[in-house]
Amino acid sequence: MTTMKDVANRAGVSTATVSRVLNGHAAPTEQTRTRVLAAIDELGYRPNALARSLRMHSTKTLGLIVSDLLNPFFAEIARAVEDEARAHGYCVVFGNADESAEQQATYVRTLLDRRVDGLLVCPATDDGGWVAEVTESGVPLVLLDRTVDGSTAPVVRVDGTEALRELAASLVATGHERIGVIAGPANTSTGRERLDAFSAALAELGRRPRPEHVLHGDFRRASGAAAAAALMSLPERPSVLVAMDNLMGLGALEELRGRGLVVPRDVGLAVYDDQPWFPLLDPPITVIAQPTVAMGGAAARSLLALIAGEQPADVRLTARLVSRGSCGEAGLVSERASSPFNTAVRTRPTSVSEEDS
Amino acid sequence: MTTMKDVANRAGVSTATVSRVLNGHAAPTEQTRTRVLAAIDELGYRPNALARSLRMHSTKTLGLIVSDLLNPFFAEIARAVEDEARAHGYCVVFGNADESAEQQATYVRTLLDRRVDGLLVCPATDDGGWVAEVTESGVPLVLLDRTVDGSTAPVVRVDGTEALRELAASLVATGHERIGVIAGPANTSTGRERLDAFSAALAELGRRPRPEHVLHGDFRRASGAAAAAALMSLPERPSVLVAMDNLMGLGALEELRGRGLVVPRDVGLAVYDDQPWFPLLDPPITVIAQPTVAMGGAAARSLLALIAGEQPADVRLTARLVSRGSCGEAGLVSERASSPFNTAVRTRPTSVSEEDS
DNA sequence: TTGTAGGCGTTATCAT
DNA sequence: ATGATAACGCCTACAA
Repeated sequence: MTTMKDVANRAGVSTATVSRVLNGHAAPTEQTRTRVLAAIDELGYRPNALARSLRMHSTKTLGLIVSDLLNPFFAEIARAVEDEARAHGYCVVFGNADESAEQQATYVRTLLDRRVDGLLVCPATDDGGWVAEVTESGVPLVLLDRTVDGSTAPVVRVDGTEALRELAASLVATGHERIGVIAGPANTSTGRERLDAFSAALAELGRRPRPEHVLHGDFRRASGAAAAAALMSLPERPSVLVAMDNLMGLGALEELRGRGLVVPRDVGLAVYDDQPWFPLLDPPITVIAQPTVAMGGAAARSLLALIAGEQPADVRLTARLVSRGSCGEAGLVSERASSPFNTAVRTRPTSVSEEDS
Repeated sequence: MTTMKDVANRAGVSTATVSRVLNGHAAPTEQTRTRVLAAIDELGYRPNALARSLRMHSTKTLGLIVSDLLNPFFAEIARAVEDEARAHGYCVVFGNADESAEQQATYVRTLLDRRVDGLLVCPATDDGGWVAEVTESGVPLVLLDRTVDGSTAPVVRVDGTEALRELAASLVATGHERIGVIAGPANTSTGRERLDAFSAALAELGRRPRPEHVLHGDFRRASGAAAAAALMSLPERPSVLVAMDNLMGLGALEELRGRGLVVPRDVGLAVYDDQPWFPLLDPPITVIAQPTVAMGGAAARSLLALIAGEQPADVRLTARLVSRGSCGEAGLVSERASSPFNTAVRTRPTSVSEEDS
């Protein structure tokens, strides 16, 4: 590799001057400037970011740990974070915790060791053992989507209470008596909050679900299928299923399909987290949509603010019910409004060209 | 931050000794070893990976640049790469080119500057201007999914020729006369190869598609919709559409649905790239499935081999037709076999627990 | 305006 | 077995 010294020699100056030219610092004559630039060009010199970071105590890098990269919900968030970060001259390195607390802790340490300037974490579980390490290291931390025990870090999250209340009301109005819930893990804040909010909403309507109709999955596909299987094997099976995550919703759908059960005739289904393909199913799936892009953007901005020494407030976005009929409900709420909600802004135009050969 | 010097002071030894203990090097007495370890523990010392990398000329980090993180195809690949890398003690930093050549070039430079030990790239376009930079830097490079002009780097790709031939035969056998193709960009190897292979297969059967029935999209959702719209507006519209990518397939589906066209009654549809939700549609979508997990794993292994000084051969995996009836074809090929094909191996068990409160 | 020198936190080569 | 000491490649007072 060619280093700054090589450039200095080639240009007949000292490394200090090269550095100054590189960083647009004061002083260098237009003449030496061009000489240095020429040398850099001829040698194809690229500064060593490691050395620079070591010296500068800054890597211009954000660390992002998602609970599961395969979950499109997190993939979208990751993309939004990256967009925002890049716009501010930061680069993002990802870690995939795969819904595992240990793997998450490992990644936290790895990223801390690499001296990221800030850490964005979608916590896998409530366990906040790793938070202490981050605090000690002094690296700014922002929590995304889920909270964690014993942390005072800023949080960017989604409030689904109102949407779940609307869903509960809609289900009751539709005449559902037995409501099955495929909840998230009890050791995640989102897992608990969604279930609690939904249960509370039902209770207000005098319909608390039976205990055996509430199962906890792990936010992944297979657990959704297993829960659906269990629920539909009950003597008094639910008339509608509410899956608290898109992956568990997918699993539940697969299971229902496998059992030859027709939605919503045999059993209704609603899912938390919208996905582009939900409207394509027959019937289209009723969902609670979350503003993923806004979440990622807000989280990145909060972290950047923290790095800049500010004290960003928690951000609380709100989810929205998109009623599409998969619970047998009557009126479809305007579907038109749902598309822009979760659509990332694309700057480059989409091209379609005819084959000309 | 606490540094090695702090630990050395605390333990009453030199930094050299601390370093030796840390790296399990020869020499330290069991006594000093425990003293050092204790100091490390008490101080909560964590080595600075930047400094270490600067000194060691190795970051134990792989760079992965995907063309579009939002495409589940690449998300799965990314996950597989990361799994394999971690198993070998490497960490992966991602870059999202977003199907843009410039952004990709930017990321290549960024990762090179950070001195990754190896680079894995899913090229956005044929343009290989960036390859020279990588070559000069001496950083090992492996190409994934797509090839690039003027590169001699090892490539891990998928051969869809046979699957496309089977698809062509199936469509012809089903009686399709007018076959519409939503091809990928002409400036990507996969875009061209899939179209070429499919066209050739049709030609063998005496059915070359009309030029106006072949449109090029950009591997993203909106372009699939636009292409489908254009094709279905033609006076002699196709009786079946073949989308050469899952995102364009999604867009096409949305467009067809929006126009009130029923698959396969009004128009058939086949898609390149399987996704978990394709079997859930009515009818289930006929696809050409790619072994994404195997691709990611193979690519990571090739890169690791390259880093180790070996000379890995190109890897060519094969895609498979999964016929589900969305083209109006009669016999459904065994669906059973399709699931395991693209399923990532999960080591931790899936848990489903009953609500006990 | 430019050069010299010291240090960022490690590891490795010498001595001791 | 352990301790100085010199890099690794860069930035930045301080001097000139």
